[in-house]
Amino acid sequence: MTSKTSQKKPARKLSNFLCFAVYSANLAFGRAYKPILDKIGLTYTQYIALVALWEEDDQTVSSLGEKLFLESNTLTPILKKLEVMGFVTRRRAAADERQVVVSLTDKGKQLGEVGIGNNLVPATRLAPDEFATLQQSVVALRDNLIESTKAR
Amino acid sequence: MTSKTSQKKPARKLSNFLCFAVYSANLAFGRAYKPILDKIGLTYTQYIALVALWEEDDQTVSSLGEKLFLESNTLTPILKKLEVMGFVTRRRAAADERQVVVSLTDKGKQLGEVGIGNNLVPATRLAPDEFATLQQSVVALRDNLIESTKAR
DNA sequence: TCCGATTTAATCGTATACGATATATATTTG
DNA sequence: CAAATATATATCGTATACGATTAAATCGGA
Repeated sequence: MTSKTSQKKPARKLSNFLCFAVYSANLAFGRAYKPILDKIGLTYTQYIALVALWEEDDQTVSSLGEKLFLESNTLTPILKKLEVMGFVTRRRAAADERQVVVSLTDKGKQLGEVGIGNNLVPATRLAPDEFATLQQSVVALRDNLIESTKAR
Repeated sequence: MTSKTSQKKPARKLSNFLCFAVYSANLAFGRAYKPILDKIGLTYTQYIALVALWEEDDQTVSSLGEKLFLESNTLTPILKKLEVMGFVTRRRAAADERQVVVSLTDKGKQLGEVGIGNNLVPATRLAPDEFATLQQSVVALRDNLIESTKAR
């Protein structure tokens, strides 16, 4: 093989990967939320699903999936667990029996109202304006990625 | 503050959650990388582990774990798969038989040099300076979360 | 109207994450 | 030096993610 003067490739350092920054930040969020969510017996994804329902009740699985960027293969087991825990109900829609409507129970609503509130936010140690700016940037990144992935 | 007489709590909208932005951006990255990594038969985490090894070869499991924010319970199965695929070797360190040193094979090194290079980066559609700024912000967020979780 | 195509959830298999635990080796201590 | 302790990795059980497939319901066009 041709050996050039410098065989070394430009260092693809992990620390320069945006994808790794996001990946590891997501792990860090999961670990930060864990002790808080453990107290109410929810996993992170279960909690996210409830947040979506607190924002809008009585959603179909696919509607929830669009908001959470998940599909039924991931959502169905999670929603079944939330049902067993008594936070939601799942019933086929009368108008279209293919759809399953997920609704909050009183217990589920209560959890959203009084359960955890504001103390369920790990310390990001960011100033409010930094927080908002970063939030928007990450959302824009996500949407760019989805768009460019779709466009293939 | 436009507090109405209604008893509705301040909407905890999913779209305002930084954690959800990061979570969904991470999913989006995974989906953007998938078609690229499928071509070389690697999963996302396997690829990340190789990046860490291309940056520094012959690392112990715990050294890799510190860089990837993972522990042996997650890393060991991944490294075993990379070993089966012929990209790395795993051997006990002579000086300390508790440690396992992970090293790139020629095949693993080659993959880092010629395999994928620059085309293994999904389109974030961010300008270089935006990219760098966001990268640093997300890393700072991650480190803040880790620090504040540790200080529980 | 009828039947194939489409849509919606669910199921299955594989691959992470991760807490708890197990095991082997190394280090510290009495 | 031997026993207790600590460390490094591996194993196990549970919970996501997700591609592929399945099953049931609905839609649509000849």
